[in-house]
Amino acid sequence: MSKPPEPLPAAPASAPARRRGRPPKTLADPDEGNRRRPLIEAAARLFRTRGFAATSTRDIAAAAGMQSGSPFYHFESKGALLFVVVQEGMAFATQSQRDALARLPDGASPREQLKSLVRQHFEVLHGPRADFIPVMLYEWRSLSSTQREQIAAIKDAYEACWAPALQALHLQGVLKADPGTARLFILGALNWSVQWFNPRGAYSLDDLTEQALALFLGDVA
Amino acid sequence: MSKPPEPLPAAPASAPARRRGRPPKTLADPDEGNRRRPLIEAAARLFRTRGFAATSTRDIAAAAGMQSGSPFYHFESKGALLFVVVQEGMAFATQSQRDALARLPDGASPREQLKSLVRQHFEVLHGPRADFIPVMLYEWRSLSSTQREQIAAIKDAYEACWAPALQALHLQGVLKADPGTARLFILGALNWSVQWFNPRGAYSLDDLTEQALALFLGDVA
DNA sequence: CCTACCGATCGGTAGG
DNA sequence: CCTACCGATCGGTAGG
Repeated sequence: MSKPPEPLPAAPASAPARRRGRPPKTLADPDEGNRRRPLIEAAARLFRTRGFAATSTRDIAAAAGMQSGSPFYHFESKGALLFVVVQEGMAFATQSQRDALARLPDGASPREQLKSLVRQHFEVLHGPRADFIPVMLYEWRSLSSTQREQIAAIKDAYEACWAPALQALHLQGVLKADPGTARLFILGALNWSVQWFNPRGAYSLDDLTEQALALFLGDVA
Repeated sequence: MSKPPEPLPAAPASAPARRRGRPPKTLADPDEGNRRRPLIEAAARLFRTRGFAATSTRDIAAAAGMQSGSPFYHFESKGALLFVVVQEGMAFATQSQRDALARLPDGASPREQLKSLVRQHFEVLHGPRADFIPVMLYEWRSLSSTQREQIAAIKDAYEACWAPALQALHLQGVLKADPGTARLFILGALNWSVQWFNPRGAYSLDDLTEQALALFLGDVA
């Protein structure tokens, strides 16, 4: 799974010689990104499957084809790596949500809005970037308080996008529960699918979406 | 911290792991339980708040007023302590469910059955024994495969008790979703409340139950 | 149940 | 980014 470390005999003359000390912090470094990338991907996968505390930085390094000390050239600490994973997860989720809402026709009904939100949320949880958001969901307590505050702001904005549709459905009389509590229950029901959903099982994400709508809105498929 | 525990020999759930020292005085030593008890309570609380991997056996010992090596007089390993916590959690949940169903009047409607199940599940999640079941929910992956099998059997039985009510509601046309999927979503919605419910907040567990029923059955409070 | 300890492993760093 | 290493901490044990 992990490739043997590349000898790399010639010095990368074009790359800025980043001696020691401070690893780059910005995501937008075109050169560094190439080596940061496998570390982030490996960390996301391992944090998701084993949990943050049970994953060693050596595990991550090995999975990225590096030696044990190398992650600390790119990241200040193990916690910084967690933060980047969670940050990327939220960035992806937010973008996915924006796209989903933009794809909706102009006069889309609240029901169609909710369906679209549910479907894209399942995509975030179980799609190709599925290692990232579940890390946030299940490793929240492993973030420092400073990190938590930053992520909470993004997360609140993400969840706030559900309010209009739920409010409208409540006013229509379709959704009987208080919209705020309904949102918590609905997101919980979806998030929990991380524990049991099998992508190779009988149900597709479209099926799951239909079932969820049927449960929450008394809808028929 | 290290990797999740590899398969451990099945924990001797109720008997102390006494390798040396005094022989057991009696089979059901009432004194023995007194010293195991604070360890189990401390472990449940710490495993819940910090997670299994991030909790050291020294933390547990200190919280129970003991020295660092003492937990291993009572339990074979850290993993055995986790198993006991999860086991006690499931025993409590199962008993709570039995009681709730027994309290129902003879001709209770499926809706009343579901309401009772939801209410007792909230009690298990947020009541006085709330440190135990959430440990199972969120530390499932820290159990060895042997431990998981044993707990899974109990958990499956617990969840199976929801089927009759959901099936009946589906046949009534009140519950439109497939009963099996509905159960997964419903339990997920409830379980996720561990992440956000504040017992000192504005909502009581009765309020939460009403809201949940309203969401799932289109019920009005 | 405590004291004293062990080997393993951890996050992280110095220097190149 | 690797090599070589450090101090801290971990789960667990011997012996009383």
